[in-house]
Amino acid sequence: MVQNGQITIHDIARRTGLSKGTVDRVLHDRGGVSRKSKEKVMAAIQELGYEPNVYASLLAKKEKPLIAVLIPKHEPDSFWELAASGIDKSAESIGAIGVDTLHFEYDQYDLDSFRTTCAKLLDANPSGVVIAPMFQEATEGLTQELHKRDIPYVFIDSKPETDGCLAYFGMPLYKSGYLCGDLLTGGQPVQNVLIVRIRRDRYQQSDPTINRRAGFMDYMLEHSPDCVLSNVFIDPNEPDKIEGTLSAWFEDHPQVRHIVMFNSRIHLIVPWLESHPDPKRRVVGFDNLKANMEALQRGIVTSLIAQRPDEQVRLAIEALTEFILFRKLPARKDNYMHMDILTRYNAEYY
Amino acid sequence: MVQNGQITIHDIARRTGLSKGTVDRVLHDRGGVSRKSKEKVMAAIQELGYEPNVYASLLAKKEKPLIAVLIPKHEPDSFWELAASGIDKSAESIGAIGVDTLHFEYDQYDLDSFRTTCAKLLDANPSGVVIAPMFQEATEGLTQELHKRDIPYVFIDSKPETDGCLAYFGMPLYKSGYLCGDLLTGGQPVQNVLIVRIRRDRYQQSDPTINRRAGFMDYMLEHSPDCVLSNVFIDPNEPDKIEGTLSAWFEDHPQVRHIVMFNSRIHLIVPWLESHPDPKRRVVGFDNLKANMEALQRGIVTSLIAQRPDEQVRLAIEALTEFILFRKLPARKDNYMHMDILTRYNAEYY
DNA sequence: ATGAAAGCGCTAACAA
DNA sequence: TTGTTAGCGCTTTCAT
Repeated sequence: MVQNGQITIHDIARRTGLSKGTVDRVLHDRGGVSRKSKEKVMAAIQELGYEPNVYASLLAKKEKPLIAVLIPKHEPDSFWELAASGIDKSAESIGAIGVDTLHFEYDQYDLDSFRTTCAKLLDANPSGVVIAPMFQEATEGLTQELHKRDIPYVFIDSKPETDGCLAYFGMPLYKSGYLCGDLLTGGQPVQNVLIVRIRRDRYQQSDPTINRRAGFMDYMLEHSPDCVLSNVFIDPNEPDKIEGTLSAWFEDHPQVRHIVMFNSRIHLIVPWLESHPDPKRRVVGFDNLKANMEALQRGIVTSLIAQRPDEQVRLAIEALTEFILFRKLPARKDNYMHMDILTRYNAEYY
Repeated sequence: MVQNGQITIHDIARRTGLSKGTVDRVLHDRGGVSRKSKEKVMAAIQELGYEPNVYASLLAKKEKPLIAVLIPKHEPDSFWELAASGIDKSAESIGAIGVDTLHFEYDQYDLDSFRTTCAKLLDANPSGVVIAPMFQEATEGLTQELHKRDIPYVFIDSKPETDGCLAYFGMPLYKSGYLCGDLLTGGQPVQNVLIVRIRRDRYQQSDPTINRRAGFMDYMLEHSPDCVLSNVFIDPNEPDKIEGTLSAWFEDHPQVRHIVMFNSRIHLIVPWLESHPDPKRRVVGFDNLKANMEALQRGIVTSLIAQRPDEQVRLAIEALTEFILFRKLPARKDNYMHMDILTRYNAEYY
């Protein structure tokens, strides 16, 4: 432990001939202070090098800030489950320093669910919000209200065009597609690639993988201009049909041995891959879902590109906490996160 | 903000008919309390579910915990510089919650320097210590003293056989060598590999890359049993001679196009690589030093294996902080960190 | 062995 | 606009 020759508000009160109350007022910009006094206090703070004592402050306030997290409801072993677990992890560590967190989860296919969840969130009157946005317009409604109430918020995963958020944390989608091209081909030109895609039945649903696909296409154009890219659609709601679909397709294209999916569901085609082994096949997918990781470690999937959703959430919550407790702005507003390349040889400790 | 219905020592004092002072005594095992009282207090704590308020405690104590970090002195753009920057980053964020950090840096080639630095560290009387150990025996001397004083410590990077630390954070060295084999060969058998090594002039200096080399060898044995592995030694203190050494060697082995180094100095051979371009060459090294990253992005180096030294340090400091402030033990004692695969396509946001 | 009381530095309600 | 004051929950000293 270390001795403490701290400068306190008392010191700066004496120095300025004002009272602790006034000092506190300028410290927190609460208004009701004359220009002169304010300046004197500011000067004294500078000169004396005053630093607030967090413990005393938190103790005196006897309330904890609440951070609300708005994310899609998650099925087991989905991308959002990983994110949710990240929330709980950071909740624990910042809970220690006196901040509460609360999940608000909505059905990502249901606009109404999003709306009512937003309302609940606002009712909780949080000190800060982490948002994983899915519905452009409705999100704007939310952020406008947050602005009005002067509640800071950060986006994770994706970000609407509108601004005003404290920060954004997410993967560079286009680049992740580009990287994906390199991993799939191993840097060598290839003749054929199969892209397995999810049939989206609800229209109006924005496809978050569009940019990723674009990045992939550009990579292929530049490095394998003659490559034939084929698409096959599968339906995650009918897992039994997937094997049939793939078998039928491969009957006509037996020479194709490069397979890629741009969402987190590469595990859906693992059963087919396992029953049709091919040592020279390369398969690349995204995200470290349990099922994906298992396939990776068994050698069924060649590589995964992942982004530590828990890390993303942690950074988001941390940025928010620092702002709420200490009014500290994050170093950067847009934070593009590193893309992790996972293979069977480095998956173990991820 | 959220209301706070905390149980305080006052509550448990009333409940037991004793005073706050006595409650505090049993809370901290300070003695001078009768068996009976102690039992009553313990019971009340259980029943009421009392949890101490860290802020109040820290405030009343008027001292801040100090975390000391013991690492090798760093030249610019070295591995330990990255680690040091990690310290400063986490220092900032935990500084916010009221913990100080202090660097203690020693000459990693000088045992005496290590000893005197340890002494200084102990003089500072820290509440916790992060240690990057280089000298087995002397480290043991330090940890014994820390034990005596009941000061918790965690190891980073590598760990002595001895135990008693709160936690360890580091890269799995053997596995990193194995992974390195896969990246260098691209999973295909190869005929020749050149291993570039550093001439170590000071003997007695343990080589931290031994395990890594072992992992690499095993990979090659299993996947490229006929591969010829050659070694060339270079001296970082005589950078001018490196190009000559390599040129001479490659004169005799023009067919070799797989090159690897097991330490963080792959940048040393970049000048030679650049002046002797070969599009089919594969070069793999370790650690995200600036010079290495530049070579990666320019396509001179194929892959780097990195470990976010700053992250390692952050986790170490975090674990220590949680223990010091809240007596919370880390979830795992041995924490093997993920090995990041860096290529020119994902290096940008690392 | 136990209690009483004075603070730690800050906040917030109230008074002036 | 400013000052005063009563805590926040805990530690510590001094009595008893």
